Order: sequence, then structure tokens, then C-alpha cells
Amino acid sequence: MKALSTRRKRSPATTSSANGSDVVTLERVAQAAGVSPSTVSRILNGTASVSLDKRQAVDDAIKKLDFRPNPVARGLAGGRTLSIGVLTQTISSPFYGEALRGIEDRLEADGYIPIFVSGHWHEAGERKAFEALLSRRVDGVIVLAGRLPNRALQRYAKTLPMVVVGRQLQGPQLFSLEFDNRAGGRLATQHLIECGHTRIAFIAGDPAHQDALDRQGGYRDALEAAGIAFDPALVLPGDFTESSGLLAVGRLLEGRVPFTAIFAANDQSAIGAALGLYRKNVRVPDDVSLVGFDDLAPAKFAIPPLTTIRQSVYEMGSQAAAAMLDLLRGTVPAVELSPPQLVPRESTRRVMR
Amino acid sequence: MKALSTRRKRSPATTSSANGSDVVTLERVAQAAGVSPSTVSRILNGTASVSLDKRQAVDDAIKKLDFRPNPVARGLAGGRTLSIGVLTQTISSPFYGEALRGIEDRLEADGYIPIFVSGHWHEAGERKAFEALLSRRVDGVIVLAGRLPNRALQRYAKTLPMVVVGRQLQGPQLFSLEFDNRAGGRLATQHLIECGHTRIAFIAGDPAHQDALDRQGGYRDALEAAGIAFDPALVLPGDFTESSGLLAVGRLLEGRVPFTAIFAANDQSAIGAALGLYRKNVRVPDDVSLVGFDDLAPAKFAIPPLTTIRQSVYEMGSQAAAAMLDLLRGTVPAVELSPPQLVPRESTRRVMR
DNA sequence: AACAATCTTGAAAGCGCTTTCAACAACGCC
DNA sequence: GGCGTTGTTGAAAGCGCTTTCAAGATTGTT
Repeated sequence: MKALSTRRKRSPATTSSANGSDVVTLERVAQAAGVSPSTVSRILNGTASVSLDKRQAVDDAIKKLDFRPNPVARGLAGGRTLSIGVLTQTISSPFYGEALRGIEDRLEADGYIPIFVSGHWHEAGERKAFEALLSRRVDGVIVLAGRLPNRALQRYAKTLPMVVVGRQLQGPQLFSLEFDNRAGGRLATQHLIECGHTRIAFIAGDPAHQDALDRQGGYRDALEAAGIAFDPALVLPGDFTESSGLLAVGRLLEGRVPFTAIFAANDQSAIGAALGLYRKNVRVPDDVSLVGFDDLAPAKFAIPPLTTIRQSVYEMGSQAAAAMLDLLRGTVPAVELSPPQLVPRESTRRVMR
Repeated sequence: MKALSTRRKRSPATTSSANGSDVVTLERVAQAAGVSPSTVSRILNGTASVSLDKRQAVDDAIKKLDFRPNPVARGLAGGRTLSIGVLTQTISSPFYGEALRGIEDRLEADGYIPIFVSGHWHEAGERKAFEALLSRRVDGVIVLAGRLPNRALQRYAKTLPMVVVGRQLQGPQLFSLEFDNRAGGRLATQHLIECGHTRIAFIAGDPAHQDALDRQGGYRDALEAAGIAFDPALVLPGDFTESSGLLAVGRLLEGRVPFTAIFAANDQSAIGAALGLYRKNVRVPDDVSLVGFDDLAPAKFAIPPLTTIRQSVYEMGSQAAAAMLDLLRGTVPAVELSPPQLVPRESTRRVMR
């Protein structure tokens, strides 16, 4: 294969072969500026002080030649690739998508680039994705939830800086960031209670996610605080998907337990629930009030528009990125998530009775 | 800054410093196998034939040492980084998200990794994102729609292989992939016509997207084929967002033009339209039939579940990736998108009258 | 004025891999 | 049996950058 041998010195298929001029390297900049490559490198990285005139000359040469350092070479030589691995579950999830956007925006501001890999909701996939990241020599990894055991994460964190979103973890190069899901769950349930509901069903999220458990915890907290007895028959299993919400409502309606409101562990399952209710001609909010969680885009355009708990997933992403940048800089991350907030819309109403 | 100088030979902050043993390099594999590095490299890349016994020895050594080649070094030396740039608009869009997933899956199968960058819906952003990709020395770029002028794309394509999704473009290292939006638009409109509708409104998509124009073309085709006069008062501007759908319906309802069906240029605007209708107590499908386009996840759980045109965005992504792989291999891509398909659900019905 | 301490600079050695070049070895042919 | 072929291998030269080391140039000290 490849008949194209003979002559031609080397021919990195890299960029710019038909690119007009040749590749602009640091060395060429050095020549143009009349200094050594080391000096150029030092200026580029701020590694050491350089006299003003040389710095000037180099800056000019860089501008004139439109030089942009090759991150690949940099990665090899310096061990830094200016890229941050991001381990997510599905890149196309509306929830993670928002977070990724936050990460991307924040990282971009500092010249880093995120490399997204999907774990596909299972440990083996996550592990594999993580390895891909490692072999890519990323400078750090941001982990969005996932099924990887804490031990594994802590072990990885010995190798490179890591920030974990949605879990509580300790470690030297490890920072974890959590949204107050419990408070959110409380808020949602309180809202329903304030509307006069006492028979409030809960559609749970994927029990493998701590978030799901916390939201449920908030639900119970609020019930207890209001002196409403917790009825296990009112909590339905779910997994954060629309179908699970649909299913849950079906079961709820078939069962004999009366209820006037539903709190779903996330917007997606709330939307599924809404469909289930619609199918059975149960009106929202006239017959049943419905609250979701996350305030993702679709909530606003659901029918009826969904009352939900707002957690800025975008912000969560950008804060995670900020924390990573801190870690890389060697400083202790000081980031904080804004507290959950109720977004009242049209899917809830005061009970008339 | 950085007080940690002195002793220490070099210390690439790369991987595995606390990793137990030292980094496993190709050279170490060579030693272990008793051959030269060149030979190991040849085996790794299948660049030349190698005798069976050496190949055996090397394979064993690789397995034993758990050697994984460093893509960064590979990138520097060979000019290939095994990474493909993907230029998208917003990583969190439900539409693009699906496509990205398709790309990721297909690329992963061949050991490539996608690097996603967002253009944020404007040319400057796209250009910048493209540059970031180039400086990262990606082996190729997949462009998802966008606002970059064709000229610019064609110029970039001279530098590296490129596949463009959603546009018609020609070039040597350039492959473009288009979904038959016109046929889809036709299909949607025909369906409505078959249901007995003749007053069919159209909520347009972002006119900067060829897709939007094509879908509208299909709409007119179908009208014409059925001998229904085209009424400009029935087409409303839109931009593919839910809000634009909502707005369009508002205008439609205020206007004096009668209509019994709406075809929206995508699911998102259809969902916005549904909300608009709901707000005005117009029932879907009893009073008005509604058709969307794309068949993204939310369509299935809309209220009522949305009749729409299915185009597998996931498949589009994976096909784009396949085409890129072909380009990289030097073969001519032979990929094809499956034709659009009507997915009848509950938002359309035969007119009773 | 002599010497130590501090800055600025360049030479050169890699980072881990690919690829060219040339050396052999093995093979077939007239 | 000599010679051109083809196949297999290793040495060595980079890819473009960072970083150590040491040499000069400067400044400060007594």
C-alpha cells in the first residue's frame, strides 16, 4: 500500500502542506527575532524574565509570522496538553449537554479545550473512556456523576487533578462539587404543601444516582416538617426518563391510593408523567399538580408549562471548570453553586376543595 | 514562581509519576522483545511486513507491559493525532447532541476521538473554533451546518479532509452529506392533505439554514401536487426554537386567515406551537392538526405525542464519521442517509366536516 | 577594587514516536 | 555461479517544543 514513496523529505500529513508558506515554528520565530528558541519559549510561557527589547522583538515576530504554538509538541515536551478530559454519560442528554456547555465556555476563556467522552451509563464504558482520556494526556479530568466507584476515582486522582460533579469525595488533587438536591426536593414539596396538597406522590430517579436519593430525601423532609405522614405507596420507582414517568403515573392511577399532586425527580420524568395523565384524561393542574426538577429548556414549553426546581446546570459546568483551573494552578478551588430555586409555572395550583 | 527546581532530571507532569512503575514506552517494549524501536512501530502501524517470530515477541511484550502508545508523541512524529474535530453550534442542542453521539460512536470504533467545539451560531465564533481545531492538529474536521461561507470551508478543505453535514459542497478532500429535507417536507404536507386538510400553515425555520428552505420547498411541492393554491399568509417566520413556534401561532390565531393544520419546520417549533394553541384553547388534534420534523426524543412525549418526520440524526452523525474515515483512508466515501419517514402519532387527524 | 550573588541568555538534551536510508539476507533467474 | 530482486531489520534523524545546565553580563557588598 501507499505507492507515494520516493523523494520527499518527510511529509507530516499535518497541517499546511498546501497551506501557502511553510509551517511557522517556534524556531522560525526565534530566527526572525534574532534570539534563541529557549528565549521564545520562555516568553511564551512566562517561565523566566526576559529583557524588554528581546521580548519586544519576539512579540513582533510572533505577530508578523502569525505563529501559534503547536499544542501537540508542547504536550510531548512539557507534559501539558492544555486539554481537559470530561467524562460524561451521554453527550446528547439534555441535562449533561447544558453542563458541557458551561464547561466549554469556562475552559475556553483560559485557552483550554475540553475533550468529551461518554461512559454510556456503565462502569466498563466509563473506565474505557477514562483510559482514552489518560492516553490522550489530558491535564485533568472532570467527572460528571457516573457509576465509577469512589475508590477508582480516588486512585485516578493520584495521577492527575480531578473534579467530580455530583458526588462527595475527598482528596489532595480532587475537588467535588455538589448541588443541594435535598434542599431542592424540599422546596418542591413545600410548594405543593403550601398549595394545600397532602397526598403527594413522588416519582423517584435512578437510585444509582446520589442526586435521586437526595431529592427524595428532601421530599421526606418537607413532608415531615409539615406533619404529613409518609406513605410508601406514594413513591414510585423511576429512572429519570420520560418513559419511567409515564409508567409511574400509570401505576399510580391504577392503584387505589388517592393523590392530588406529583413531584417527579426530574423534568424528563415529569413530562412523561404529564403525558400519562393526559392519556387518562386527568387534567394538570386542575385535577393534579405536577412539579419537576432541573428547569431544563423543555420544561418551559411543556403543556402546561412545568413548575420546577431550577438548578443551573450550565453554572454547574462552568463552576466545575473553574475548579479544575484552580487545581491546575495549584490553588484551592473556592467555587460555590447557587442554591436551588422554585420556578412556579402552570402545572401547579392551589387545591380547591 | 515555581520553587520546585533543582535535582530531578526532567519531570513531565504527564501521567504516571506516582503511577507505580515508570512510563512504558515503545522503546521499552523494543528492549523487552529484543528488537529495535522501528520494528515495534512497524508492527503497531502495519507499515511493513515483519517476520512472524518478532511480531510474536513484540505482541507478547506489549501485552506483558500493558503498553499503550502515546498519541501525543505519535501526533508529533507522524503528523496524525487520531482525533477528528467536530464543529457544531451548541453542544447542548438536542438536535446536534444526537448527531454528536453518532459521530462519537462511529469514530470510537476506529480508535479516533472527536473533539467538539462550538461556533455559537455566528461566523466569528465558528472561525475561531475552527482555528482551535487546526492548532490542535486534528486529522480532519466534520462541520455540522453553520454559518461559515462555502468559500471558507473549501479553503480549509485544502488543508485537511473535511465532511460537511447539511450542505452541498464539492471538493477533492471534501465530502458533503445531506438529508433529503425537501422530501421530508413533502411527506409531512402530504400527510396533512391526505387527512383532508387544505388550509395548512407552515412555521418556517431559520432561513439561514438550507434545511429550513428545503423543508419549505417540500411543503410547496406537496401543495402544488395536490392542486392547493399556495397562500403566503399561511407561512410564518420562525427560527427553529420553541419560542418562535409559540409566537407564530399567536400571529396565526390573531390573523383572519382560516387554517386547520400546521406544519412546523422542526419539532421544537412544533412544540412551541402546541403550547400556543393550548393557551388559546385550541385543541390538538381536534381543532388543528400539527406536524413537526426531526423526531427528536421530546416529540414522543409531547402532549399530544407529535406526528413528525423522522430523520435519524444519530445516523447522520455516524454516517458523517464513516465518510470522514473513508476520506482519511483515501477511499471515496460511499455513505447514504436513509430517506425521511413519516411517524404518525396523535397530533394529526382526519378532518371531520 | 575584588568577589559573591543575581539575571539573562543560548546550547543541547530530550519527550515518545515515525520514517528514511542503508545494510543484509534470502531468493530467483539466465 | 554471478547478479538483480525483494523482504526484513536497525540506526539515526527528526516532529516542535520545554527545560536543564552553564556561561556571561550585571549588580551589589565590604
